[in-house]
Amino acid sequence: MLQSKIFTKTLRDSPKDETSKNAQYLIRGGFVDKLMAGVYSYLPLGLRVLKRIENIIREEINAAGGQEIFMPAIHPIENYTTTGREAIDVLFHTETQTGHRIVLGQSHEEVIVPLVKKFIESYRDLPLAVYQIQTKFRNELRPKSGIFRGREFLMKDLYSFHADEDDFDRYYKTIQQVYKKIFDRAGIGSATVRTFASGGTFSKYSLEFQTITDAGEDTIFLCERCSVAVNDEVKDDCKNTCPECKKPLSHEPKKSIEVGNIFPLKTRFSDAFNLSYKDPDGKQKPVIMGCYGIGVTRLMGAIAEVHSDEHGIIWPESVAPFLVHILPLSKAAIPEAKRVELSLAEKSIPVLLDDREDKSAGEKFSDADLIGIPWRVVISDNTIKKEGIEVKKRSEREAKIMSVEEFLDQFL
RNA sequence: CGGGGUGUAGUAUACCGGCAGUACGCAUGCAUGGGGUGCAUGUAGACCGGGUUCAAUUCCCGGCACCCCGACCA
Repeated sequence: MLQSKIFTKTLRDSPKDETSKNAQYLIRGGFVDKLMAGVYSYLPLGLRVLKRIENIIREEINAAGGQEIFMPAIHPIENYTTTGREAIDVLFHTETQTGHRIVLGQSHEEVIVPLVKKFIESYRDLPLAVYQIQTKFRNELRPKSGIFRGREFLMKDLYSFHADEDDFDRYYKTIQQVYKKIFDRAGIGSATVRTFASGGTFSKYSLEFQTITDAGEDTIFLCERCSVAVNDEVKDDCKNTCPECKKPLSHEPKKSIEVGNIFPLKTRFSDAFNLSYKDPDGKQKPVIMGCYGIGVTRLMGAIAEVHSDEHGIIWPESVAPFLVHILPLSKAAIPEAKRVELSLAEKSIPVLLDDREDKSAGEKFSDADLIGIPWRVVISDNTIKKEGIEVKKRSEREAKIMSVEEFLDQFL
């Protein structure tokens, strides 16, 4: 893609109303635009990142047997009366022209349970795992930290249905592995820890996946032995010990952001909607449920927060909007840059080519650092003379002169 | 929802009870081309409503928006 064709531009100054690094860089780099507090547009560069994150999640959830669907964002209030959740404060309320009260979906238990009830009749229909990647609406009193806490945000929500607790427990463990894989692939695996937390309106306890970053809004305490943490809110319940290995927790609090969670719902919603199945003996039994969320847009913010320096974002290759950023520094370098782009295109390597002729070399370098594409290739009169290209990783300081062929070998 | 703060050009900001300034951007031209390049010319602005005053962008009140701290947090 030609950079001159991307309709967004980078900003030199940080927006005055944003203090978190993720929001500053994402806005300055032209990844997102703020419409109002907690509500953002995803622009060409940002959407590419978002889609790549979505696809990592999709691939891993599919591999775990999840079936993707897409549910409505507007829900009839009656379903919330049924579950007793009509008074949740973050629900946006509206109505149809005929006066039917409607809420905007902040989660989808009230939709998925009546939906699967139409199809689950027997133990033969279980287990079942269904998910979607969809916009959630929450009327937050105080949106904050850029895209970390929004009124509208993208979420992957997975719901599982089981004949008994044992089967649920198996899947519950499976999804923990799946989540670990997702966060590893998204590049924040080492900054993300399984965290024991309270269950909110769902259950007594829940499991969160917390990414350690100063911009986070949670406080967790790491286990000194295993890779587990405890959320501040249940630290006392755990008596300051790790729920898994029983060793003492670190005294040092860490700020973190919740990028994923897992709730054992048991029969909380199956009871409300009378979701049950016939067991092999013909007895009617309630379906055991779990639900599993990942904040997709929040994950993007967390990656930007974790992988950045004083110049901008350093996208992991797995989610980067492009893999290679080519910077021709003179008019004469542009045809050569296009030749390099072609050879990369033959290997299906996505390239952003900074063909802007009115930008100085310095500005191209600064923009490249801000946008954070993992590989930077500079082509100038200098490199043409040396019959090579200059390659630098965004995460490293040193640049190397090499041939196009040598560079391509990096991606084999 | 409690507390605090801020609203000035596209962006970031300055000053001020009496013609609103700077930088970047944008436009035009020339010069440039390895870390936000130089010069020139141009472009564009006081959140909304009320009050005080001869005069309000400035002071006061109300609203709205946004930010921060806390509370809350599928």
